[in-house]
Amino acid sequence: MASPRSSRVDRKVAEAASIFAALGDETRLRIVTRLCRSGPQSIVRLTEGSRVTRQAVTKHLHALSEAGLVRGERVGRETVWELEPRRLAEVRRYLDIISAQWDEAIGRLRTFVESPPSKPS
Amino acid sequence: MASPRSSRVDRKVAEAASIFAALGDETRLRIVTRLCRSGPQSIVRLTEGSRVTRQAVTKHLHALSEAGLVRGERVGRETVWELEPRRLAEVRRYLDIISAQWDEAIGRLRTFVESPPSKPS
DNA sequence: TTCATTAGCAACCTCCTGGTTGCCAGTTAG
DNA sequence: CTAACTGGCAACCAGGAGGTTGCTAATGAA
Repeated sequence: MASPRSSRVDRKVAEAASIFAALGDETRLRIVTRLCRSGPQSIVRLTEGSRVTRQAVTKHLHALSEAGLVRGERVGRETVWELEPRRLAEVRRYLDIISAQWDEAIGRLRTFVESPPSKPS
Repeated sequence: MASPRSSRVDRKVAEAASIFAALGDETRLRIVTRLCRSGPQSIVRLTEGSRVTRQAVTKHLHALSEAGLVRGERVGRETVWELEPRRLAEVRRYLDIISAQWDEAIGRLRTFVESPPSKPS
């Protein structure tokens, strides 16, 4: 039943890590938050109010895009970037799962402490 | 009503970003996952099966600790590290909130497209 | 006491990341 | 056509992150 040397799980972890890494930069998370709040926007609009250069914003958008968190479409002379909510959902599910596992583990630990495995002393 | 130059929100974002960043490394996420699955463990046990050195694991544990995701307690000659589930919960809530905002934004966009603001042509 | 285990600390190295500036190309408006 | 706007690309730089090795200190078992 157990996979021989992991692999499916490994890839899952790696992918989740890449998504978290994408969200793990303040500028980037701010961009994502903004896209969530105000919907699809062009680069200049995303740059307005940001403390970094347009180039920096562009770089971050590409990083987010590589993580699958965001998708850009060229319309006219501007590129409109919008969120890819499925990736966000994936990562939410990941957190839910490991949280549940933690609760389970804590439960096991508690019953273990309450009834140690045949060790009278 | 709106805060003068953000700040509360800024700090929120920064904190969330730091947590995501902590989770955004494969080795680190693997450690967290492992702590979730198997409960509190010492460093050597965490290192077993890992592809990196004990020192690396230690470093990552400290990184996770600084993000508030994990807490270590010295017991006897070993240090037992365990998860801090509240931080995980925080970040889950963050994702839930921005996801909800996205849904809202998309809703607004849709009604906007369906009834443009007085532009007949 | 003596030895094995567990962990902490420090130095070191390489590579990636976030950011900037500068320049060029496509697109739209006058 | 020309000017203004929007965006892509490349070079460059400083700093930090991940990892390793080597050594030392505390603790526990024999």
